[in-house]
Amino acid sequence: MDTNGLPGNVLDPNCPSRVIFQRIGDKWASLVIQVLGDGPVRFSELRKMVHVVTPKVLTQTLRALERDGLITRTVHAQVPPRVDYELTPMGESLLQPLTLLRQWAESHVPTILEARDTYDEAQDDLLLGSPN
Amino acid sequence: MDTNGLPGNVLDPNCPSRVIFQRIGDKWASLVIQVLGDGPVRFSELRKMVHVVTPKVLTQTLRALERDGLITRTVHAQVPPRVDYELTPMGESLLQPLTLLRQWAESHVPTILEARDTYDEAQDDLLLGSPN
DNA sequence: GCTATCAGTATCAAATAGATACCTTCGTGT
DNA sequence: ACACGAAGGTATCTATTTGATACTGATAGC
Repeated sequence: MDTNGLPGNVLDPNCPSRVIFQRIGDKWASLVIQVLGDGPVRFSELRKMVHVVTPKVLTQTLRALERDGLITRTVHAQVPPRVDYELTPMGESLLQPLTLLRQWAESHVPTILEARDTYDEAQDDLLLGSPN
Repeated sequence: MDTNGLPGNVLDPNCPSRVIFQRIGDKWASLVIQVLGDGPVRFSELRKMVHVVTPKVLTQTLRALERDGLITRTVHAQVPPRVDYELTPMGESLLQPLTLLRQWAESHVPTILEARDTYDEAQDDLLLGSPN
């Protein structure tokens, strides 16, 4: 009963597509992929561009993306070390849907901020006892 | 200049678009929105459809989505209570980019699972001392 | 031999998610 | 009259994740 004729259902917790869907939506993973969209970037550069992420978490994110075949990790044998991260073709194919989502987010910022204000005011009124 | 002519930059932690981008990518929020794509759904139905989510976390998710103006919460005064959640027009506008992402995930499941196997085997070899 | 660079680990504290039990209201069954 | 069940949550406690901070190891330059 899925909506697009493909196997897989993100609503089924046993379906790998759900795991993958959630990896994409990961707080840092999606940002990293978008940064890598412009070409290979080394670890320390990534840290600066996707600020503020701690090295531990960035490493975890990168390892997970590498494991899933979305990025490659290239170690250059030099001192100090240089490690480049780069999108694989599959990683690049993710760029477009991710960009659409980012554009959606950016274009709806004002509306959402407004909705929050309205909501928060209503909550305040409830707490204070609204003047009804 | 950013890549789409809009203000906002998801890479800037001070930019609200980043917060919003990450709310969309939230583990449960994106699933809830896709479920609501077919029309209003009540709390207990949501729990069943997006299984397995605990009531506390589902409530948190729904409140956050409501606050951001992506869904509405309608309480019907009856016993036992009935509460319907429904997408707002803005919530509906998110459906399409989200669907693209889901389709991407579903169509890349086999490739990603394969990449994982390859990666994990390579890791095992490292640990065991590869037969070289 | 002191210092800096880079790509990370290690360690510990804080925030978040999850499991489980419980609450409220009222109609129905006994 | 009394308990029960339904729906939509909350309260409480624990487990997992995240994050802050300090540190490592190799080497080149001073």
